[in-house]
Amino acid sequence: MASARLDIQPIEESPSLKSRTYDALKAAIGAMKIYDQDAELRLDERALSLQFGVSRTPLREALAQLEQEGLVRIAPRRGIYIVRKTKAEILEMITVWAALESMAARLATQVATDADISSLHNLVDTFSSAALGEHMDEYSDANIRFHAAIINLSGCKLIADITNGLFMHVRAIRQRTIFERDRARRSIVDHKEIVEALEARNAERAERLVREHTLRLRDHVEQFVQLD
Amino acid sequence: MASARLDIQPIEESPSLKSRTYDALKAAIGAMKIYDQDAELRLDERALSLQFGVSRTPLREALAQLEQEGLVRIAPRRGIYIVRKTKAEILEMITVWAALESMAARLATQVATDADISSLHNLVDTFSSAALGEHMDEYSDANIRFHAAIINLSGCKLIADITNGLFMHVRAIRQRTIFERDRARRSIVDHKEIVEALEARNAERAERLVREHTLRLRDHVEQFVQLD
DNA sequence: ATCTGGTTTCTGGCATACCATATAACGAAA
DNA sequence: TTTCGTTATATGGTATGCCAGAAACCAGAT
Repeated sequence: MASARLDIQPIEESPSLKSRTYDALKAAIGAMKIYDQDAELRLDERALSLQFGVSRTPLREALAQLEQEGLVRIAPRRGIYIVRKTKAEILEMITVWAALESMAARLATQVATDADISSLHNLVDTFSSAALGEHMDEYSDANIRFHAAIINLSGCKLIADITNGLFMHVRAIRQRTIFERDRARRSIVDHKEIVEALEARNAERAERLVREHTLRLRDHVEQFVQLD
Repeated sequence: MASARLDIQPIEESPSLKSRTYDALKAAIGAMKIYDQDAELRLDERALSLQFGVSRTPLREALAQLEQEGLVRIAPRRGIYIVRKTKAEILEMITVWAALESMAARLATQVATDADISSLHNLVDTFSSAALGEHMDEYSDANIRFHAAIINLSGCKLIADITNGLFMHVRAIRQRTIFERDRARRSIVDHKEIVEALEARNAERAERLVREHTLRLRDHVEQFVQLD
């Protein structure tokens, strides 16, 4: 609506080339099937700087950040490589995830509003009825959103940040995860129980359910996913 | 001892200026009392590059990494500043710490050897007898080593990495933490109970004790530490 | 054909110069 | 003295060029 006064918005300062390059690279790596046999893991600074239309300096700073984040490895005068996580590392990530999300569930029982908790039903019920065998992708997305929602309910920004970082890596092996029908069905039951525990404000139970749920995923990956 | 053959050692490649600058900067920031009133939080690229005897390029890459790690904030054409964490952020860090270390305790009950767990006694008993009032610094160090030891016992490298990163920030406010005698005494009792639970391979109890122990620290900081 | 030493090329590390903008310093007008 | 427009300076952002080491290539010797 119009106003008699100037409605001033703060000028959003345009992100630097460095940060934009960083985002673009991260997205590109995220979209890549790095665990495919024929995946090209080698990156070339000069080629990338041409493709992005940016000089090597901001590109290198972006790469340095990605290296610290563990997405690439920079070998001096050897090359820059996208890192493939080992299975052990993936398992550790899922373990950390379990620790953080279970703490998030605990926090959620203390700080989330009833309305917020109720909104979780939308994410669970959608797929209780859906034909599971055919919508594994959608199920997978809803699954992720459910877990992200719990983390948000905790109100702990740091937990959200860390798990987001982990997700980047874990997502890459999602395509390799065998989502059998039984696992998906079990998962939905778990989710329902988690919501119930949250609604009952039962911190211990919510924490335990979330932890066990995620640790089951870890065991499943350990047993059935082959990476190398 | 001498040998008839050349005993060749692999040449360790010298760390890049970037990584050395990174380490030096991180150490310098860590050693700084950044929460003091008169702390100089502003950094100057050119001045630093002179002090380190390095050009701006590797220095900037080091700074970019520190920025992503949350230690500094780079404001384009404004300056580079060491960040002071807010109290809320510190509390979140301690919460995450609690989540991770309690998971570490759980893992430790599953994977640590009896000998490893027994070695924790050294870290606990040292200070049961010590005069608490006078050796707060030593107590604090032993305290930290105890918690680090539990995390190591879990065998989870990722938990160790993340908590190390958190420690960097939390350490800065340690000097502001009031370690009353009673808290220290209580802490030692907690530690003993934790070791007992680990020895009994009681995952649930070990996890709970560690979590509650660390969350008590969080509540203590929330109540008694003033940052701004 | 294979091995060996040299040479060329490729690639990341680093230094430097320049740019754009935020901030400070300044000075003239009110 | 205060205000406001101008100029100067400071500071991070970016581009570019050179360097050193690693890998690939090549030619001559065996």
